[in-house]
Parts: sequence; C-alpha cells; structure tokens
Amino acid sequence: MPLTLSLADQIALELRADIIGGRLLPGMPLIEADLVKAYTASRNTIREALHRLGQEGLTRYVRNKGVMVRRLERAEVRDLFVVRRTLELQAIAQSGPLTDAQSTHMQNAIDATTLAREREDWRAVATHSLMFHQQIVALMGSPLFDEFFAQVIAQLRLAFCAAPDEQRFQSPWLERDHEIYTLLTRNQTQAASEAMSLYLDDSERLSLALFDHP
Amino acid sequence: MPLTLSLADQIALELRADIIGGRLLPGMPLIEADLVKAYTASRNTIREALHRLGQEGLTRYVRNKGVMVRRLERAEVRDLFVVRRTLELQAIAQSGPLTDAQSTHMQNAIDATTLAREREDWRAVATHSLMFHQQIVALMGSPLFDEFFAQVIAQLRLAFCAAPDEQRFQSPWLERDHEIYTLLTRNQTQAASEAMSLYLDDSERLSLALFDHP
DNA sequence: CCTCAGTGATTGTTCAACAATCTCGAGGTA
DNA sequence: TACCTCGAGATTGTTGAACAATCACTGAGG
Repeated sequence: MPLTLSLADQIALELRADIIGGRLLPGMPLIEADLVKAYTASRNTIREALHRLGQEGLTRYVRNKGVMVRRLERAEVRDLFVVRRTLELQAIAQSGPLTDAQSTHMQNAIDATTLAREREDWRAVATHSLMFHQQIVALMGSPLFDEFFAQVIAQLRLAFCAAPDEQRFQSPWLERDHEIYTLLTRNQTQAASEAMSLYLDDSERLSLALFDHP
Repeated sequence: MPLTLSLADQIALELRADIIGGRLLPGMPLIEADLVKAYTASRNTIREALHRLGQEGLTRYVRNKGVMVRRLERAEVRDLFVVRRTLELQAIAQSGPLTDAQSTHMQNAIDATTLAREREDWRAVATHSLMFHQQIVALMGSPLFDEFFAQVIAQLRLAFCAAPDEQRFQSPWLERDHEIYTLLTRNQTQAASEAMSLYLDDSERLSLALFDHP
C-alpha cells in the first residue's frame, strides 16, 4: 500500500503530535540516533523530519549540538498574540454573513470542544478551541494566512505545555468561543470583534502568567 | 574558517538567489543529480536544500517526480496581495511616530531603489522597493510577521519573473514609495494608509495582467 | 489508432563510514 | 582549592554507494 505521504512526512507528523500532545516537553533533546531506533527509519529520513519541525518553529536547532523541543521566551509568546490579534480581528472585521460551510465548520469545532470538556480531556479542549479560531482566520479565504496561522497555533501549544492546572486554564473559554460564534451568525461583526479582543487580552494575560508562576 | 552556516543552508541560499534573480525560471526542473555536480555536494545535502525551498513556497514538489521552480496560479498571486494588504495597511494604521532606526531603514531602501533605477537595474529596483515594504511591515515589531512577509515577498518575485518589459513594470513605483515614506515621517498615517491602498491596488492589477498578456 | 509491457530516468530510502564539533571529566599547575 | 588543558566520548555534518519505487516514454503488437 503506497502511502501518498513521504516517510519523513509521516515521522514529522508523529513528532508534531507528540510535541503538541505534551508527550515531548520543551527543552527535551531529540537525538537522531534514538529516533532512528524508535521509528525504524534511516538517519537521513529522521533529519529531514527534524528540519521540517525546525522550520515550523516547534523545535530549536543548534548547529553541531542538535535539536530540542522549543522553549518559548516571554517575548515570543507576546508575538504570537500580536499575530493572533492582527489576523483574527481583521478576519472578523472584514467578514460578511457566514456561508453554510463556514458556519458548519465553526459549529463542529465548538461541538468538539464541548464533548472534550465533558470527558475532561483538557488537551483536546485546547485543540478544538484553537480549531475554532483557525476557522475565524479562514474567513479571510487566504490559504497563505491559513497555513501561517496553523503554525502559530502549533507554537501556542508549546506555551500551554507548561500549564500546571489545565482545567482552570482551559475551562472558561468555551462559552466565550460560543458567544463570538453566535454574534457572527447574527452578523454583529462589531460586537464579535470586541468580544474577540477581550478574549485575546485575557488569553494572553493567562499565557504570560505561566512564565512568572509556573 | 568554519562557516556558521550549514552547507545545505548555503546551497539553499544560492538557489533562492538564482530563483529570485530570474536565472531559474518558473517551470524549470531542478534535478538532484545535476545539482550534485553543480555544487559538488552530496545528494542528501542537495535534498535538504530543495526541501527548504519547497517549504518557502519557491519550488513545487511532486512526489517521485521531482522539484521545479514554482509557477504561481492567478489565485495565488491574488492571495499574495490579500496578505500584503492586510499586513502593510495594518502596520501603517497602528504605527506611531517613526523611530530613528525605522526611518533610517526605510530611507536606505528608497535610496537603494533610486540608485538601482539610475543604473537601470530593474531587478534591483524591484528588490529594494520590496525591501521598503518589508520595513513597513516591520513597524509592527513582530518577528513572526517579518519572517512570514519575507517569504511572501520572495514568492511575489516569482510572479515578476514573467515580466516582459521590466522597465515600465517597475518604473513608476519609486515615487509612490517615497510619497508613502514622506507621509509616515510626518505622522500622517491616514493619508499614508490611503496611498498604500491605492499602491497595492495598482500593483495587484499589474501583476495579474501578466497572466492574461504574455 | 489504441493498448500495454519494457526501459531509462529520477526520486525515495537505507546503510556505512569518516570528519567536525561539542561536552565533560581527569589530571596537572599555581 | 581554583583554574587551565587536553583528551575521550557523544552527537551532528557530510559523503558515497546501493537498491527499491515510481514516473515518462517508446515501440511492438493488436
């Protein structure tokens, strides 16, 4: 069964999932020789996958030293929110009435978030909530922004990995996602924009607090 | 003298310059074996460089078929301008008075553009004009956006490669860059924003015309 | 004119080897 | 003790060769 995905792509996919899923924590070294044994792939293939993750900003490459899961600086987290504010608010500001497809995608993300919260899978709550925000950005209809924002989201997960109490960290956001969604369906873009702005303020505050408290 | 750059990085750098400089035209295949001979590097190293260019959107990767210099679709060019409008206008809108460093960087870009036009190096005119716009985006102070926009600019060059008459294509923009710069130094952000908006409209129109004409 | 097996070209992946560089500790010196 | 040097081990950087997988094309046969 010939996969359409290159082996290096598959390995990059798994490593990405491991980082985002918190199984590989920031600062952990990713040693080529170990990964060769773990994935039964050649070193060259492993290297390709590692380089890919590096370009996505999930890992840090130090020449002759190796790769480690990236540890974000405070300024980098703030930068992530500069990007979020710019793109998400712009997307809402210029949005017209939601198409059926757009509405459905958002609703699905919110439903998935709700289910995840019911089974108290806080990691999944974060994942699906961020999917909702990805759909917000998708309102611009720009593949370039979509791809860029996907990477921003992935890096944001790196910051969340330090969350000591994930429940309190993730819990109150679902209602606010839903509120924004409702405002958008009613075409109240101005109100949606304000709600999103406050949302991002609080989210950034909480994320940055992880650096002072941990 | 040990280089701080990996060999694959250097090769990627050269290939990038060749693509942006128009020595490698869209559609041209990049065959690993040929590059091995041209750069006296091993195939693995070449592959690493090619993958990097692929992730930057300068080349197109078709599995088991190979790499070729990317040929942009009409919709992709439009997307590039969606991104430009969003980022450049946002940068201007939220900009305060220019710092000395910011002002100097913009002035340098404009000076370089002027010099390039005097010696009728239209490729360099485009390069430095786009550097000015990169500095516009830099007003946001976001490294993430800076890096993203650098890739957008590189892809934009791919569209310009098809320009049959580069002089008329590049000539009238310098004055408009300068006008925007002047408005910014006077802190007339509203006027600068409008000038930039018209600039991007015309630039997009001209770029898209390259798809219907040649 | 169409079909399809074969062939050559190109990429996908692996393996083994060696060079370059970093890390860290042992041992010597003041 | 404190500091420096040097060397061993670990890890990455790069190479070269090999073989499998896939694609593009050609030519024989219907």
